[in-house]
Parts: sequence; structure tokens; C-alpha cells
Amino acid sequence: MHNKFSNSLIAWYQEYHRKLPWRETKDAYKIWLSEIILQQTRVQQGLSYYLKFIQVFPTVFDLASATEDEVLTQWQGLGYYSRARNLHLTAKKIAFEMGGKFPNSKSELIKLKGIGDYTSSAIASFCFDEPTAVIDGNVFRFIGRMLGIFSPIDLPETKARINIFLQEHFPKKNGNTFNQGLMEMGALLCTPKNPNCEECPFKMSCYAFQNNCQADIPVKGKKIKVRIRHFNYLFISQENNIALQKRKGQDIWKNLYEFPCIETDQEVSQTDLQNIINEKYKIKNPIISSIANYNHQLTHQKLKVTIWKLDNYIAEMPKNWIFASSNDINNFALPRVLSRFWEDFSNNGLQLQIV
DNA sequence: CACTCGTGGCC
DNA sequence: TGGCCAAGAGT
Repeated sequence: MHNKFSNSLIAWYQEYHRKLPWRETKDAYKIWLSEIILQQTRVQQGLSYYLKFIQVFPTVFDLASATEDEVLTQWQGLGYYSRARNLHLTAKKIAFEMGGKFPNSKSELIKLKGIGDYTSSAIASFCFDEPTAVIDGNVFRFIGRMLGIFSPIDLPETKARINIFLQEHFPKKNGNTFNQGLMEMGALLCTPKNPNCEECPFKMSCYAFQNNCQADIPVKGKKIKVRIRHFNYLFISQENNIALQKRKGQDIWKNLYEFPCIETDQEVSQTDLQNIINEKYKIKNPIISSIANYNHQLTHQKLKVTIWKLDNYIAEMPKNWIFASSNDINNFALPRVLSRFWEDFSNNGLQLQIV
């Protein structure tokens, strides 16, 4: 009776799971890379990045030997860029301080940057067969619905309760398949919307199915608040070179490149912006014109992005500006909204109004 | 603990 | 369309 859940789950997984490249290996480097890429990211979105990374950086030494800029450029467009920065930090630690060998236990893995509770369990289980249960968003949803858990998923006690259940049902053999099955259930059948309960082998013992409350579990905690920000980018092109700067500070897109940016509290008029440019960069009569607008919607922010073309000749650059040749722009990691602008600009030329 | 970090897809 | 969501982790 106690083994029935794990036996059924393992059997279901073996029949219905998707074939994915990181499931064909026990190489800790590849498993680790896939787990980082898939944090808060769908398989469909992360797959091409995984394939690109193992091609460009086949081993942890290749990744460690690259610069952070190179890693960020490969990561461009995937979001949550702290993952890429921590990926590089941890690669250097493993390559240069640990002889290229990954720690083989959850307790050691979790000490590494970018590897938390979920990822340490995943690597320990998938690579080293450590009997530790993974708890990610899929598992919260699947087990939460099965057991009828209505406490918010962001509470530690909710996670603890799920962990107790999983420990009680953790199999003596095939623990890694059990873990894969937990997540694959959440990804294929026990989905956030319109779960496919008819094909679920656990529907007879599932609280949510029996009580028809699948949509009410898991219970989300707080509501998302969206902050509106106004980014005014200066597109400055001189002699086929374009001004860029590196974003710093504890903010979005840290260590990515962007055009010189003037952030304002509200939308600004052309004359307002000219005055700001005059004050900030000591450019006497800035000649600017708006060439593109984007509403860039993020999870917690809505960015109103305006690209302004600045036509003055600039004799003395601020020290943090870099001038990149237009052929070289693609070698800089840009936020999605700017790589999209650059694509539009390269294709269409100067006059474009995108919203 | 509460908040923050991206992007694309879905309805 | 806007809100929700996805293999979480750092601070």
C-alpha cells in the first residue's frame, strides 16, 4: 500500500515521459546546466539554449574559461540573468578550485551560487542517486491537489508538508525516476489550467479531482504589483559606431549592455529631454528625435521604452560609454527590447514607430 | 520573510 | 487586452 504511489508514478513516467536531451546523460555538468536553464522557464523556451550552451561550452572548463560577457551573450533573451552570472561563478569555482568535479551530495551542492533547495536535490538525485525528493512548482501543484492542500504555497509549512509526504513515499529504488515523474506529472497532466484528469492514474485518490476544485489549488500568495518605468535611450551613431554602456547596480538587466539611458518618472517631451541631456551630458543644443517606442511588459514592471536619435557630434564621451561598431553589436548582451529594436532598425532603416 | 529578478505563451 | 504562469534563488 505504501509503495503503490511510487510504483504507479514510476510506471506512468516510463510510459509517457518526453524524451529530452538532459535525460539521456548523467554528466553533472549537463544536468546542472539544464536545471539552471529550466528554473522558472518552460522546456520549449529553454531547449534551444541548452543545446547552444553544450555546443559552445562543452565542458565546465570551457564555461569557466569564458568571460562573463560571453556567457551573458549566449544567455541573451532567456531572462533572469543572475542565473547566467551565477552559472559562470560556479563554473569557475568547480573548474579552478574543485578540479572540475561537481560535489556529489545535496548538502555540498547547495553551497554553490545559483543552486538552491530544488536544484541541489535535482542534481544529487539525477546524477548521484541520492534519495532526496525534488519540490518545484510542478510538485507543489500535483501533490497539493492530490492531498487537498489549501495553505498558500509560499509558506514554508506548505513545502514541509509536501516534503513529509514525499519522504514517506520515496521508493528504495528508482528514486531519480520517481522525482522525474513528479515533475512530469505537473508538466503533462496536472497542469495549471485544464488539467487532464481523465488520463491521470491518481484521479481516484486525488482530493482536487474528487471535489472538483483543481482550479483552486495551489493557493497563490500575494498579488503581483506592476511598477511603471520610463526608459529613454539615446541612439548615438558616429562613424558607424554606436554608443553603449553596461548596466550596473541591483536592478534589472545587471551587467547587460544598453544605449545610454535616461530614466524618468513620467513620459517626457522632446524639450524636457533636451534639457535633461544638456544638464547631464553638457551637450549644448541636443538634436533629438524619437525613432521608436516599445511597451515592454515584464512580470513586475511595465517599461515604457523610447529610443531617441541624438544627432550632435560628441567630442568627449562620458567614461562609461563604449563605442561599438554596428557589426559588433550582436556580440554584446542586450536586453530583449533592445535586441528587438536593433533587429528592426537593421531591417527597416531609420523611420520606424513600433508600439 | 518579502521582495526582486525576464521572457514568451496562453486564454 | 491584461493577468497569470513556468524545472527558483538571492538578498
